[in-house]
Amino acid sequence: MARTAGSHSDITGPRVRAAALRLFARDGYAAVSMRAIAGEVGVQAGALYNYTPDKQSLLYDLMRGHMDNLLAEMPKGKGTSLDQLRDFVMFHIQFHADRPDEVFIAYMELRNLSPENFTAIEALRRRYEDHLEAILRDGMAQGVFDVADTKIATLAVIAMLTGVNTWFSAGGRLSLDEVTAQYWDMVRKAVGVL
Amino acid sequence: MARTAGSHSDITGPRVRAAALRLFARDGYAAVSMRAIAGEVGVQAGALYNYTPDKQSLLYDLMRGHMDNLLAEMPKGKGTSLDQLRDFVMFHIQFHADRPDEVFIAYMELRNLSPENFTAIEALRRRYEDHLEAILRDGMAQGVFDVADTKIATLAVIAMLTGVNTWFSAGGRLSLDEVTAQYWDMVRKAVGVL
DNA sequence: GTCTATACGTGGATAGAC
DNA sequence: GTCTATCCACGTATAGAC
Repeated sequence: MARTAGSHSDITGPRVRAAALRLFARDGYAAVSMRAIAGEVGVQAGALYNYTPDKQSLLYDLMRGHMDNLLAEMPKGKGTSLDQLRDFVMFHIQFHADRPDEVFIAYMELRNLSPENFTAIEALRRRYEDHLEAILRDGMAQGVFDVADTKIATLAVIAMLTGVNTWFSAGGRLSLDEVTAQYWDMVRKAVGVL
Repeated sequence: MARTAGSHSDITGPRVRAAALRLFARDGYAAVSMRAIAGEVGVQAGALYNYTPDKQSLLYDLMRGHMDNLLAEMPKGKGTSLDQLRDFVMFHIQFHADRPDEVFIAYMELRNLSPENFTAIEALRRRYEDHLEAILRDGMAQGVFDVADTKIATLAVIAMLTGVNTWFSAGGRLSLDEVTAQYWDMVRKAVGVL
């Protein structure tokens, strides 16, 4: 049946977050006004405050949700160290390619988080890195990998993989599968597997 | 002899750029006001307009100067392809480690450039990438390197190397020389050199 | 060259009617 | 739940005195 006129809580909330995501990614958090977000949704600025206590919470919720998804979906350890590394590389590229706006915000808007929110997001990012480093450490212990320092190798691999998002386009010269295969080849060699 | 009272054009100009560099890197272009820059220099906001036509030019001049330095100082082709790649890796890490603020701005504030300014900076960045790709292509032609696609390898290597700036600290566990040696080892292997 | 003063727009957030 | 109206702080940039 028809709802009370003007009652759209369940649909407007997600639309507010979607608009904030899109505009933050396109123009940057600092350059996006609450009025602009409201305009994108089709309401007045004051109405946004039914869905978020303030602009900062909007940013934090987007980044928090993104990091939670990342940690929830990352592959858990199955198979050999080499299998796990390959799964990680493939997951990372696919997950990030699927969410360019979230990824862009997660990297570019860290400095616009309040100190407490920054600490929380950093802890999640650190857990993701630790997961990859554990894979590299296991492989080292088994003599499968050969890197001088697992922490540095972790950061190097993640930086290299995340870089795909700065240039990849679905309609470009190479498909994402081809790109992924090439990155996997480079990562594999970089950690000392022929 | 004593200059006219209040005449500091030759010293204030560089101080304005230094203040803008520092504050843009710390807080982001959009979050830094002309008043804040003036406060850092020790003048009133209106006085800044003796040194820059507007805030946008301040950003562009910083990025432009950085890219010009990068291109002027990058190693020109000497020695074997492997030598040139090693020189490039070492140069990139050292150059970027020496200028964390400039590098941060050059990557984070691209979207705050006007369209014309963005095009100009992009062209310079592209020239830098092309230099590395030429090294990789030469090495491929000589059978020294083994990568599936030189353009992708170029972007992967640069992303990996630039990532150092996000975590390296001079007082940390490893010296920059140790870090550089490890990155060179990974890059060398990644492009197929045992 | 720098200052004070100001024009003028826009920001986040809130109050109260409907 | 959304609207209009508004508060008040702050933004860039300029004008004119010194």
